[in-house]
Amino acid sequence: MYLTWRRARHRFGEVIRLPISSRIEDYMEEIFALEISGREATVTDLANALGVAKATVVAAVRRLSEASMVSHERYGAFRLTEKGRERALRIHRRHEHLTFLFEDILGFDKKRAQAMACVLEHEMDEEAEVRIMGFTDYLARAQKEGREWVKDLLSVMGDERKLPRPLAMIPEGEKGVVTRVTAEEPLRGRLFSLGLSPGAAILRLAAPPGDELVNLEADGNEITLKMTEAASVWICTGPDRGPYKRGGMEDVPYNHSA
Amino acid sequence: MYLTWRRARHRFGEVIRLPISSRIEDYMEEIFALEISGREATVTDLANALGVAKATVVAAVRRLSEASMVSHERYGAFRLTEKGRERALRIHRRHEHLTFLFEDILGFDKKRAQAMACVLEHEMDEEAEVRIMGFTDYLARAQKEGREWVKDLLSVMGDERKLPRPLAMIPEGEKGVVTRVTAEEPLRGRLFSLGLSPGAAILRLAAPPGDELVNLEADGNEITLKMTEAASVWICTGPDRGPYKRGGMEDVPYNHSA
DNA sequence: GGAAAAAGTAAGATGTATCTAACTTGGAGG
DNA sequence: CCTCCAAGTTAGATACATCTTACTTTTTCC
Ligand SMILES: [Mn+2]
Ligand SMILES: [Mn+2]
Ligand SMILES: [Mn+2]
Ligand SMILES: [Mn+2]
Repeated sequence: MYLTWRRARHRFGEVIRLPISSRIEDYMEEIFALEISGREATVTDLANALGVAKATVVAAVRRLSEASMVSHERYGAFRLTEKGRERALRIHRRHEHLTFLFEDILGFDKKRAQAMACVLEHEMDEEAEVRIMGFTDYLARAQKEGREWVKDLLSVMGDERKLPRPLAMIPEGEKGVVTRVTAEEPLRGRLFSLGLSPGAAILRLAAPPGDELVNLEADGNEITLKMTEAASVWICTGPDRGPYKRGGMEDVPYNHSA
Repeated sequence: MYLTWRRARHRFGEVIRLPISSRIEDYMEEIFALEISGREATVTDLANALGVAKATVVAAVRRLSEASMVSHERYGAFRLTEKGRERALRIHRRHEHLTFLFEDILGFDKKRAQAMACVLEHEMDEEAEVRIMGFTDYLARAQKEGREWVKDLLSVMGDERKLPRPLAMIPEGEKGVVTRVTAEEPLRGRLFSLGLSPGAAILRLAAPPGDELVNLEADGNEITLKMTEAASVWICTGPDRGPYKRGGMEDVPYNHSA
């Protein structure tokens, strides 16, 4: 059991590097959420909140305790240290405000909003948080004031829409419309000046021999691109793709709530 | 070595559940990106792209191969199967378009945009993707057309801003302003009608005995809340918090690029 | 005050993702 | 044709997050 080994090293005063993974941050976040609502954070609470076995919580909290994020005496409740509370506050705040953005403003369903918030919260620094917060507040305010553009913005989100494929995947002879060019800047400008910008109608032509090039007609002009270039041009084809299929999210690794 | 065991079971025809984790999806995404730019996906390519050892790629691809997502004969290049290519397309498309949104539209720096896109891409279903796409396109278009509201929206994102704390963390005697109420609906309405809505000025008063309640003054009226309720009211205090500190993102578990 | 229930902890195991070090294979050049 | 090197693979190990089962401590309540 590796925890035994870890604890042994710990006891002998060895300094152990203790990275706090995003999953472990979820435990901190939950302890924080319990603390600020006036409840004590117990093993059972965390196990229920995070959907794991109690033994798993014990292991997680031991890590947090060794990292001086949580203080814990045997059979007692957990308390965040000052350092741990600071960090947990950041995570919790990001979670709450991202959820607010995704669910209350942008209209994602609750489960999706939670899932998205719960991964994004670990990938933001303070600057990103400040930016998202400004964005969210601006939208919220515009919505409350009944601005037309917010209504439009939110209503187009609900529209059905075909999803594009990279130009390289379009078969010869097929027509389509450019919906996005995701290339970095020097190339992006070049593609735009060739007529490959959102809205342009294209027709893929027979490929020249060699497998490295793509021929196509863009708004009437015949052009040739390298495959690497074509990879960043996204094309919607066919008017006949029915309503979008629901689904996806297969095999999400964790089933957590925090 | 667990791979030996897994392969053994596989050979004997046992059906093994093969969940594809978000990390494994990153490998698929990278194979896809190589394929559409006309290159072959090799062990070395993937190892470089994902920042892992070659042996790690071999293990990952074995999983993909057993899940029928990738075909691979020894010492040859990888090719996505039809099923694998469908899935990889979805991931790659989400990655590209989220990056476009975060970096090109919303102005996050490249690294942050990549990190955020690379976790979010695994938490979206097709509906979420369609919604984000509509949102992104609308913003892109409004920006190209020079709409004032987009300029304002993007400029407030760059503003400095104090970050709030839950009401429960505000010390007695401190004043502040409500910036958000993240409660669910029945409670949210009640809090709003008590005067606790964004913009309200509050002053925390001495707590009543018992540790379960919070006293405060909101726009002049004295009110009492349960701690659980107070947890969802976010308060900004003090005019004296300097420019926000940069930082965060400590201990991110993976260092991937895909 | 003691028995039963609930809460917490420990041990041992599994599955995933990763590494390094050694080994094998295929192909390019002489 | 052979050699050698780059590319690919295997073996064996570590770290983390998780589980189940069994044990210990605390709490509850008659
Ligand atoms: Mn999370
Ligand atoms: Mn969370
Ligand atoms: Mn990813
Ligand atoms: Mn990605």
